[in-house]
Amino acid sequence: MLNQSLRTPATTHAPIDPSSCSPAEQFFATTGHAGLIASEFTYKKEEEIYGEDEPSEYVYQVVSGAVRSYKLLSDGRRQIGAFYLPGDVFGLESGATHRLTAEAIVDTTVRLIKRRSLEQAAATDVNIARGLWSMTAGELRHAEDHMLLLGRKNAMERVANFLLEMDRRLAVAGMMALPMCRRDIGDYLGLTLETVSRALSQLQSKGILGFSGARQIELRNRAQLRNLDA
Amino acid sequence: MLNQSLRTPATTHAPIDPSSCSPAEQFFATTGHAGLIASEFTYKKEEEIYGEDEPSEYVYQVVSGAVRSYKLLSDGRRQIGAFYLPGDVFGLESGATHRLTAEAIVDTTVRLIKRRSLEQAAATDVNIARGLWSMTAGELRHAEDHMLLLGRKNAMERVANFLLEMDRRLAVAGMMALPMCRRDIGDYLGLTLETVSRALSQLQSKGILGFSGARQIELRNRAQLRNLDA
DNA sequence: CGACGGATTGATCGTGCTCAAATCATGTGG
DNA sequence: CCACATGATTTGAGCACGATCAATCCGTCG
Repeated sequence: MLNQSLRTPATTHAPIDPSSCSPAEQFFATTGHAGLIASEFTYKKEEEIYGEDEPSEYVYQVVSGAVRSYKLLSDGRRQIGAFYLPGDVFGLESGATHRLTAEAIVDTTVRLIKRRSLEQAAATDVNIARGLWSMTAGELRHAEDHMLLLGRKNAMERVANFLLEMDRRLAVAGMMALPMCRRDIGDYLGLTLETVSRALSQLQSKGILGFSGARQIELRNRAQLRNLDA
Repeated sequence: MLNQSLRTPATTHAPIDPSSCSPAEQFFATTGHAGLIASEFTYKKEEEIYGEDEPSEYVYQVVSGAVRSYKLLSDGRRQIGAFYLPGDVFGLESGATHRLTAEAIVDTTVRLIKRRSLEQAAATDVNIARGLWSMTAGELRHAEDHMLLLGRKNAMERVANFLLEMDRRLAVAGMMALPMCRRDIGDYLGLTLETVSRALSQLQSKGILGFSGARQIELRNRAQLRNLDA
């Protein structure tokens, strides 16, 4: 088990708090009990972690940093399916290959477990098997919500939804330090970066949020934001 | 165990062919070996099978007919996440409740298994547990592909993709008998019914497809259709 | 300090939506 | 069996939202 030095750039986030225990976050804890070895690894900003259709060899948990997971069309159009933040598990596949590409958005440290050893553990330990299933089900829930957003919500509703999601997942003391650029946000929300920027400016002018740097955002009126999110 | 008479309207499809065995289709076969009892039930056209946030009590397999699964916004905007056709399994949840509503599009017969008995079987039989996980993973794969469609494809690409998907899933002798109306297709593709209709007309005028009734479609040039689907 | 990438803002354009009307298909009752 | 009613589909005209193209502005890092 490697113990990496946490080089922490401005956009990187604090390591996982063991006291916050969502199903996904508890997962790697559970695997510990099952005698599974988790090692750590660090990816540079913009580095690919795995590619679409590559064999799935590992399951990952973000320790610090942030990851984007996306699909590309042949002409370069990109749809980001999910962002993974400290504590999140990603790269778990039931089939043999990854179906999206994963990249580090900023310098990112992950804990990782061999997929093979997980499969073996699941074959004997029903709790592990249940954990794998519910983790995939959690990703499906997110995808189902996101289909509604992409298919039926307008630009402001999408951006409001994004802000509330990020607030929930990475707010510290009422502030968010977004690790991703406007283009990433656009590619997550099915919008252009300009439309994202305009929506954010509009929210600022209404006093619903405040900036201290383009990626440091403070939500000043979550209730109003929830109204804007259909 | 109810044994319903199959009243088969024009838009309904033939019952499941036991020789075609996708993972999902094999599933109910597998559960048979595990001593699980599957009963049958028939829903009328437009009838709700389960609602969003209702407790998940059963898992379903379409025997004949067709089902739409969707989410609604408060103002009535609807996003259909998936259509389920003969052989397809739906309503499987890892959590306690359904996250989408399911409705019969036409008169539909389903086979069903108590969720509780499935959970019990999964607790002892690793193969069952594996089956549950891979079924949810299959739904996730579809949702990931659909997010790319909803977020980044234009109207013609979406419609071309839809036609190829339906062709693959329900074509008989080169013909498709679509069970759903244009509004359903629109709500699946994140478009209006008018835009769907215009795209289909355009494909007809190019000779890529032929109609015999608005819902009876013959694909005349699948290669060209694949080109149109980004 | 200068250079570079990221973000904002503006002007214009175009795809798909909205509103509306006509046409077609389906099923029902006389 | 036909006439009609009803809902589904098609088609048209105009509009609006978000995309595109372009020009600053800003922040960060060498």
